[in-house]
Amino acid sequence: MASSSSSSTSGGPIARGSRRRRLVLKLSQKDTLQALFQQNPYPGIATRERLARELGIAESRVQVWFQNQRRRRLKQSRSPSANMRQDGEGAPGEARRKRTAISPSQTRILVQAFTRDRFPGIAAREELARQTGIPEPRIQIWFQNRRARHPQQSARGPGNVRARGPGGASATTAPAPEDRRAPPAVHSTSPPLGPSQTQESMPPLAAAAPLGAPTFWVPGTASGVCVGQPLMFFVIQPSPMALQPSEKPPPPPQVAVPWAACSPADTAPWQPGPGAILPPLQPETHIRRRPESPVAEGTAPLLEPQPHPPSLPRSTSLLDELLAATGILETQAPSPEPGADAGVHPALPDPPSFLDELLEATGLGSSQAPSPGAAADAGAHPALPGTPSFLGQLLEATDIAASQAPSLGPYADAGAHLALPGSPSLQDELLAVTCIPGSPGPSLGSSPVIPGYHPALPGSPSLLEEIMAASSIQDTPWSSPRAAADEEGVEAILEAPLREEDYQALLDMLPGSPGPRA
DNA sequence: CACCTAACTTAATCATAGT
DNA sequence: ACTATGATTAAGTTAGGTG
Repeated sequence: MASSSSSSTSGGPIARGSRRRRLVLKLSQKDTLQALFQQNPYPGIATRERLARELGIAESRVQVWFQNQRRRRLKQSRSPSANMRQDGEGAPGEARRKRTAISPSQTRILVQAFTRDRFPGIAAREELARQTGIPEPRIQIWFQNRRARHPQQSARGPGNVRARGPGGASATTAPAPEDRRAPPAVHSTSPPLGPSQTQESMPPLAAAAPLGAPTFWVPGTASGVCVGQPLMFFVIQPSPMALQPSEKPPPPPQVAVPWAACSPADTAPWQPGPGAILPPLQPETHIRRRPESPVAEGTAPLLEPQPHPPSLPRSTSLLDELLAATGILETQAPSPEPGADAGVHPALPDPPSFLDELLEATGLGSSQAPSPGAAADAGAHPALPGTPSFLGQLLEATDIAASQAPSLGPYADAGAHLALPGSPSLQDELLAVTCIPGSPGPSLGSSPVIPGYHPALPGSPSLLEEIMAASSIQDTPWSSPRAAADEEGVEAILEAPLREEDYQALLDMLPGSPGPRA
């Protein structure tokens, strides 16, 4: 079974798209992960997200780390007989991430992409994420499942199913050797900055953390901005107050209430022993990332012109990044083509412009958009009576995302679930949306300020501390937040790549203008 | 250059939404 | 119950960062 893959692999599927930039975990981050791993090698989504926030990395990265760690552990002790999954087993209550609902229109886009390339690289995935509004990690999973269930689908080419050879998909044509890395020159892609990295998971704001809750520093402004991938939205952060646990009844019971509402008392379900402490949390939010690189996989030129929109010479300077993040660059990019997005759509049978999709999904069109203030409220999700606010709908439909540190931050993810209107999770969505991104990420070496962690909050025990206390692991003198602080500091900015047209259209739809694009 | 390990893949399986 | 499909896991591979 498995063996098969290896050999052919060389052709590597991965080769082309280029992987996501390798994350280098800091010591303190490793310590935290390690500590938690000891307690529960099979953390559920809530724990992973929480951890992700604490560490300032994407939830998906946390998941991968646990996978690798389990493997490592296993390998080391050749005989795992003892423990494998039993331990974590009983985690009733939190386990998996909620199933992500993918709408038909989103599926369409994905399928299209799939036919073009079954092994999209990070850049392509991110691009898809932007287009669909689905978090990149979910897209990655989607492709995995798709490959497994649709061997060769499009291939009409009789004959072979070369499936796995990763190259199978596109490689066929090419000799391969070269594609292995990224395209040669054209966009330098990621190397320089961490381009693609954006945040996936958001660091929720820090408002008031309940006890153990980790606090995050909130980017300067009180208000966070959430940007939707395709659309740019500015959401006003519902002030922390809104989240106040005390009474704010966020109606949605099912919604995971941000830590604020949850009592820390609930501890993690899974756990065994020593008292786990992690409170359940989970505000889910998602953030989308920026249009980063273009890239493309050009491997399948056959199907399409596949315009690599990517060609945008994205400069790697921080400034550029920032601009890009804020959308400034993007929109006014001189480039003849807006490129990025356009690139992908070409293939779509009918250009499902995002806007169209949006409308379709939301089915609304007339509501008057709430003023910003209203938006804010929406954020607080006052109570979804059933009529989702325009903003809500939009957000939901677009799966808004908030992104954070544009430049370098490699983390983030979101637990997003998209849902079509009507779906019960609307509230969830809104909630998620309202969570503003908070913390910044790590990775910039230059800012001495703003630690990703709770640097100095004396009163709030960090997750690690809790764990340590509980498990008595104490190898790391982690008490000093200092370390972590080293680098982080980016402020959160949001980015929002959105096509001019869409943006425009959106504007049109907004309150005052009834007619969506002409 | 070797080693460690993040990132990625397949295959199997569990879980859930929709019928 | 059945089907479709998203999520998770194990096991193996690839490749980036470091010493």
